Amino acid sequence: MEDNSGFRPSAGNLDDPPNSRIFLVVSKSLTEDMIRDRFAEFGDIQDIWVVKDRHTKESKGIAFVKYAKSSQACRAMEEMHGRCLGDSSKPIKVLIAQSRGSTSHKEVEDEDLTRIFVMIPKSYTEDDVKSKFKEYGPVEYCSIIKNKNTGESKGLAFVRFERPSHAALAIENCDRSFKAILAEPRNKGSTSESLDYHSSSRQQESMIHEPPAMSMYSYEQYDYSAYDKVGEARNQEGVSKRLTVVSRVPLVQDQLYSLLDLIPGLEFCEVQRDLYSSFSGTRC
DNA sequence: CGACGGGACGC
DNA sequence: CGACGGGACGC
Repeated sequence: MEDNSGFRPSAGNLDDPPNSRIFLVVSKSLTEDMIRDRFAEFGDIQDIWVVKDRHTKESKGIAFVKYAKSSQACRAMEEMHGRCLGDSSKPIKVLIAQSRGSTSHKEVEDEDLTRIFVMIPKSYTEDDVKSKFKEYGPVEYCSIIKNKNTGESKGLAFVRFERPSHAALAIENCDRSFKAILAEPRNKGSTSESLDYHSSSRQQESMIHEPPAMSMYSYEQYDYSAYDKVGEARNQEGVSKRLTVVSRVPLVQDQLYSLLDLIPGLEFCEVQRDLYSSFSGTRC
């Protein structure tokens, strides 16, 4: 007895299983065949759809690729995000697509894709949990939910992986008795989204001195190895989520985005002028 | 008789 | 800054 939330039957598998579809931002000249050539190696592609202008039939530079499994979609994202495809020197973006019914086009963040929620025997320690799940990929941490008073396990645990594809592999392949699912983000449902981005102290901001102008676009060496560091970054709860960039060249908003919008989870950028140095600052 | 199904994090 | 077609048949 499923109502499919108003989806038409033929659209029903686009979000099944969850997070098995990727959203691409690519060059307008990239064809469906070129996409298939580069993305088939990550898994069973069920559908490729290059979005085109209804009238001119020109590609809008965005596309969707549906895989059979979430782990395949996640690995395609991890391997292909930031690469240059086709004739364009502009790096492509690869994100997990929002489900079709979603009104928000806010990006799905790695944070939401790397933590799983499992049921475990009450006798398990955190190390026991880790030893069960590390076969799917490096485990950042495990935490068991315990009775606050007695300290006894409630038989529930969170496991945080470093990469979305590893969390997906765990969900797909671990023993069914674990009943593994993706964990809901802890701050789910809070309407006050933009927390204290503005109150973080000035000293916590990292300062990046202007790199050579071209280095921002030397993406050939960008291999998504940021995944190797997300763990330690996330463990510092007090860390600022703001990045300040200093540029000798005056930048306008659009230019700022084109330089920085590859950053996963980027929420906003704004330009600040520094009256004393005539540098332009950037707050993300 | 005899063991299924359940499930959320100290702000 | 970049988000949703084509085709279809069980109740």
